[in-house]
Amino acid sequence: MEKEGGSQRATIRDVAARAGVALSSVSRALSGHPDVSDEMRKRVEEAARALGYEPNLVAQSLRSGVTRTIGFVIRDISSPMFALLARSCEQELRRNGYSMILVNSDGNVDNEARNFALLRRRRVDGIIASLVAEDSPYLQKNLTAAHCPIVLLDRQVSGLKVSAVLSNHGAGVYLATKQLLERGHRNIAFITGSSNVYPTRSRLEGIERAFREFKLEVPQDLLATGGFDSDYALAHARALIHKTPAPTAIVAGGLGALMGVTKALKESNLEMGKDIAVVALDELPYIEVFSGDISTVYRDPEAIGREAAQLVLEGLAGKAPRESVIDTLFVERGSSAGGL
Amino acid sequence: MEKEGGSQRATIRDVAARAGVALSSVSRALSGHPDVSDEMRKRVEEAARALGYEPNLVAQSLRSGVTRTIGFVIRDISSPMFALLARSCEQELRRNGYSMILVNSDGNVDNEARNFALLRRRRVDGIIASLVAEDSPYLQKNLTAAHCPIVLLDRQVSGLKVSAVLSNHGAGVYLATKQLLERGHRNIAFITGSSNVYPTRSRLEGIERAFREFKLEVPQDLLATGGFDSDYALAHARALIHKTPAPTAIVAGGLGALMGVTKALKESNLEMGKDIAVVALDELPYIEVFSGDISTVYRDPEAIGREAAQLVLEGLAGKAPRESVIDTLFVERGSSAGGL
DNA sequence: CTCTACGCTGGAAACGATTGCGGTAGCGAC
DNA sequence: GTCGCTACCGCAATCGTTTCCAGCGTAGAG
Repeated sequence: MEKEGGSQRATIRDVAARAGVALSSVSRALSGHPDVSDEMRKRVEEAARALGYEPNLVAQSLRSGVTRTIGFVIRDISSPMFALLARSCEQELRRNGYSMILVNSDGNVDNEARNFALLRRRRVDGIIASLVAEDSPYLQKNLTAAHCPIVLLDRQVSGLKVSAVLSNHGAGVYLATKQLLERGHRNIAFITGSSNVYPTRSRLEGIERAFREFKLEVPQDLLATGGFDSDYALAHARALIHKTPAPTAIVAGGLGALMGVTKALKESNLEMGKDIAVVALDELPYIEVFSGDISTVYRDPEAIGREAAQLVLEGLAGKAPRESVIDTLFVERGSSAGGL
Repeated sequence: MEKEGGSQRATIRDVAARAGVALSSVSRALSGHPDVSDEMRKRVEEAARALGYEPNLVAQSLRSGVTRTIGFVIRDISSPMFALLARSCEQELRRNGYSMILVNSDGNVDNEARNFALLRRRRVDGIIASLVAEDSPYLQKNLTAAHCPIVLLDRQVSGLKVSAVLSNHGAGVYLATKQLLERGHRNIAFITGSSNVYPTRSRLEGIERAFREFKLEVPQDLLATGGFDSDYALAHARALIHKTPAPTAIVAGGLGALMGVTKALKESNLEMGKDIAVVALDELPYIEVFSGDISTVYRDPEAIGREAAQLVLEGLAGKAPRESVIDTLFVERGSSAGGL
C-alpha cells in the first residue's frame, strides 16, 4: 500500500526484490509476455501495486528506440483554426498511444529550424508541421534529416518524400468567385495571403478558373498577395477600397486580411452585404453566433487534424508518404450580397 | 560532411571513434566541462560536425533524471482563450529550455486522470493543469503522487501544496454589476458557470459585494450556476429571458453561456444594448473587430500563460509553491447599455 | 533409465549518455 | 633526481528497461 523507499519512485528492480524474482521476470509479467506462469504474474502484479510502481517511459524509450511522441510544429497555435486542428489531432494521436509535443515557431524560420532540431534530439517518432514558408533555406535539411515520417499541413515541398494534408482552397474560392461574377461583379478585389505557400496558389487557381469560365481577365491590380498581419492588412485594405474603379466585392483570405477589411470598411462607413460584397476565406469558430453574417469558404479543421494524425500513423506503420486533400465549400451568408 | 553509418544516427561512441578519443572526453568536450584542452575540444567538435551528431535527449534524460519537459493538461485547447494562454506559456517555457507536452482531457475526469498518469510515466519535470473540476475523486492522488511541481489554472484545491494562477474574476464582475445597479437595473440575471470551480466562486463574490453596497439582495432566481455548454446554455438562456419580472440585464459567464444568450435574444428579437443590457465574462480574441460591441470582463490570457510558466519554473528551482493573482477589468462597450 | 522437449526463470548485455575516480604526463621547485 | 602539483584523459559504473541466451526442473517417450 505505502511506498517503501519514501519519496523515491519504485523501479522495476524494487518490484523484483519485493516479489523475490528476477528483473527480467517482472518485465515479462508486466508487458504481457507469454513465457510467464500465472503464479509469477500474480506475485509481480501484487508487488507492483503495493509499491505504486509506474514504468519509466524514458528508459523504455531508450531501450526500444521509440518514444511514442509526435512533434507538432506550428506557426502559431493561437489561431482559432489551428487550435481546433491541434485538439482533434492530439485526440487521435492519444487514442493510438502517442503524445504530442507542441512547439510554436512564431512565424519565424529560425525558430522553426531550431524547433526541428529540438524534436530530432528528442527522438520524436514523427512530425506534423505547419511551415512558415515553403522556401526556407533550412527546410530541405530539416525535412531530410528528420529520420522520421513527416506530415505537412497545407504545404507542398517538391522533390521530397513527405506526406501532406492539403485543403482544396481553390474549390471553394472558385464557387465564391463564380457567384460574384454571376451577380454582375467585375471589380473584385482579392487578398490571398503570402505568395510562397500552397493555399495562395490554390486560391489563385480557383479565381482564375472562375474568370476563365466567364471569358474575363482577372483584374491584376486588385489582386493582393503577400503576408497580411494586423496593421499591414489594414493599410492594404484601405488602399484597395479607394482604388478607381472601386471594387464592388472583396474576397479576404486569412484572419488578418479579414480584420483589415472589416476595419477599413467601418472607417469608410461602408456596410458589408449592402455597400460592398465580402467573402472571407476560412472562418472563425462560433462565427454564426458572433460575427454573424459573413459568407465564407469553409474547411473543417477537425477533419484536417484527424487526417494529419492518420497520415503520420501510416508513416509509422511503414507505408509510403502520400498527400490527402480536404475539400472546402462556399458557405453563403449575408455579407456576399450587395455592392451592386 | 556525409554520414558514415548510412541511415543510422551517430552516437557519442561514433564521435569518439572518429576523433580517436574516449567517450567521456567527447561528453565533456560537448557539454562545456572545464577539464578539456583546446586541442581536444577542436577534434571532438570537428568529428561531431562531420558525423552530424545530435545528442540523444532520451539517454540524457535517463541518466540525469530530468526530462526538461512540462506537461500541459487542459480541458479543451480549442477554446480561443486557452489557445492564447498555451501559446504564451509554451514560448516562455521554450525560452527556458523546456518543451511542452500537451494533453486534452475533453472535459472528462477519467481522461484527466489517465493523462496525469501518462505524464507521470513520461517523467515530466512539472505539470500545468486546467482541471475539469476541483472535487474529482482521483484528484488528491494525482496531485500528491505527481513527484513534481504543479501549477493549477484558475483552480483551488485546499490542503495541497501546489501553485496556482488565479484570475480575480470578482473584481471585474463587481465593477460590471455596480455599473448596472447604478444605472437602475435591479433584475439582473447571472450565468456564472459550474459551481465546483474557483471562477464561479470568485464571480459570486463580486456580485454579492456589489449588491451589498447597494443594500440589495441578489435575486437568487436569476442566478444560474452549472455547466453551460452549447445546447444546455441556450435552453437556460431562454428560460431566464422569459422569467417574470423579466431581467433587464444579463451577465453571461463563459463562451457557451454567451452563445446561448446571443441566440436566445435573437430568437426573441431582442437587441443587446437596446432592449436588454448584456455583459460577457471573458472575451474572445479579435472581439473588437468581429463581435463588435459586447461589454466584457477582460483578463489577459497571455499574461496568465507566462505566469503559469514562471510558477512552474520557480517550483523546479526549489521554491515553495504559491498562488499568483491576475487582475480582471471591466471593458465597457455598447452592449451593456439599454434595457431600461 | 536415459534422452529430449518444453515451460519457465534468472543472468547479463545492451540502449546512449554522464561522471567519479584513478592514472599519466609535464613541469617547476628543491 | 625526486617530489608534488596541475591539467587532462580514460575506465567503468550507472540511469531503468527489454530481450537474448542459457540453465533447470519436470514430464513424456523410447
